[in-house]
Amino acid sequence: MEVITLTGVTDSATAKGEQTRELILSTALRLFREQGYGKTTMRAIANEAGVSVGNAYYYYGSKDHLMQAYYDLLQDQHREAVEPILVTEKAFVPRLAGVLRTWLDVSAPYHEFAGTFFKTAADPRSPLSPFSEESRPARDASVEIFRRVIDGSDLKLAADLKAELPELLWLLQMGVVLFWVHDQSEDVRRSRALIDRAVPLVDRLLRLTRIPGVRGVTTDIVGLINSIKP
Amino acid sequence: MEVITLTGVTDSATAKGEQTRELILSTALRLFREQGYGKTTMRAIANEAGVSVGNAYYYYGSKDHLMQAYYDLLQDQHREAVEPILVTEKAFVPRLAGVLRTWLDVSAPYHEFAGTFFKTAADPRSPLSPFSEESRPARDASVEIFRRVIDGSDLKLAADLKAELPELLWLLQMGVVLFWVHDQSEDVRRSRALIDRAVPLVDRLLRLTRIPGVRGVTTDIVGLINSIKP
DNA sequence: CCCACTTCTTGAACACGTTCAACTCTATCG
DNA sequence: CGATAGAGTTGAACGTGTTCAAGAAGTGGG
Repeated sequence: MEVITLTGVTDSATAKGEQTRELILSTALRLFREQGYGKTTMRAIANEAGVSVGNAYYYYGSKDHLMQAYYDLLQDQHREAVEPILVTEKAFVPRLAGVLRTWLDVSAPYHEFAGTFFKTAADPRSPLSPFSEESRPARDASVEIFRRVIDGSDLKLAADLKAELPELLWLLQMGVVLFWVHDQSEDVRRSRALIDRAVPLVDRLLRLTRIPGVRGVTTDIVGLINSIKP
Repeated sequence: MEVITLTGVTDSATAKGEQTRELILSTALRLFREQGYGKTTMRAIANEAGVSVGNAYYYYGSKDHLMQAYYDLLQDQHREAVEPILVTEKAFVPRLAGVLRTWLDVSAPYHEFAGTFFKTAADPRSPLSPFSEESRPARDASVEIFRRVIDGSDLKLAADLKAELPELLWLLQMGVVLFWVHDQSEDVRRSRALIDRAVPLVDRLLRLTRIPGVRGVTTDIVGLINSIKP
């Protein structure tokens, strides 16, 4: 028996299992979206997917792992959605603003749910923590987007700062996400306003680093950031 | 019957209740310290305190509320411990560094436990969130410390920046706490190193704001910060 | 002293995430 | 085909945070 999975890979040995795995995940995500993470029980997921509770745990070690799986999916979507901007746009400001706005767009259906995600992610012991080793691939992929934002733009910077900047922009995105999670305005208007105002400011700040008196401090900040990395 | 409570207030009407409340809290904090937050069950707390589970819930709405109570206690200790520094020290850098280091000292016994605290605090719906309305008094008290750090120092700043700075320094402290929570080095040496390097940098950055070319950006940053406040 | 009234206390019961020993199904080999 | 190992699946059972109806203890007015 051979089945084509969603990822395009065919594997007769695990085909049945993969089908169940995907069924459980998609059911979970639907319920998370429909009634929130907290109100969705593992029993409800299993029920709705037509499997047993234990079966869900056979594929996903915990409820949090289902969230992790969602997060990976979201990140893939973001990477895809951002491609046209990175290809078309040449100026730094619209490139960065576009990438950040796209994050909001992609995550929009999961706004309520995101709070719980953030909660779990903030635990330093959780594999979902953006600083954890387990989430390094996802983080690296995200940082890579910002490296491309910079490299494909008109931005001129000192080498040391340029090397650090992708991670700094990733931190900026974390900040936007933190704000967004708390944002209760209609259509998350305030988060969009934050991006619209913050990005040009970042641009101006970066251009400031070329002023001689500012240069020294910038170097020291870069040094500090390097020193606190694990 | 009249009982003198720990807060020094006497109140015959609620004396008995207050005694139980304090018994439950102190027992909970001891167990949290001894075996961590996660491994401490509400049943264990009730057992150890010699009351029923329901009784613990009569005084503290949830396990998280016990943590909240601990956090308030911690904040009081920090406020007290910081007093000598604010009275003695006059220069900005040692004032700020002292306040931040004192936070590490006060929180040291609860380092393991802090991870869980952070996790809960990160949930925007939690009353423990540092941005929530419920924790406004605690936050205000903390911001007030940084206002005093600035006011009692030799720092000269533009009025608009000076007005915003206490909250910015509070954010800096949040950053230090975030780093500290993840810090696994012995004696949290890396967190101390972070403070030692970051504080002089902050000082230099603030002095930079007097350069004409930088001034405009500073004003805009202050404006942005004001605009994102609820 | 008694009676209503509030405050305080109890422990069984509930819903949830999670575990696990037992079972069924499936593919492969002689 | 039949046997066997592995993958997949089950649902009862456990420990947890939390709730709640019931009752006990304390308080104040008549």
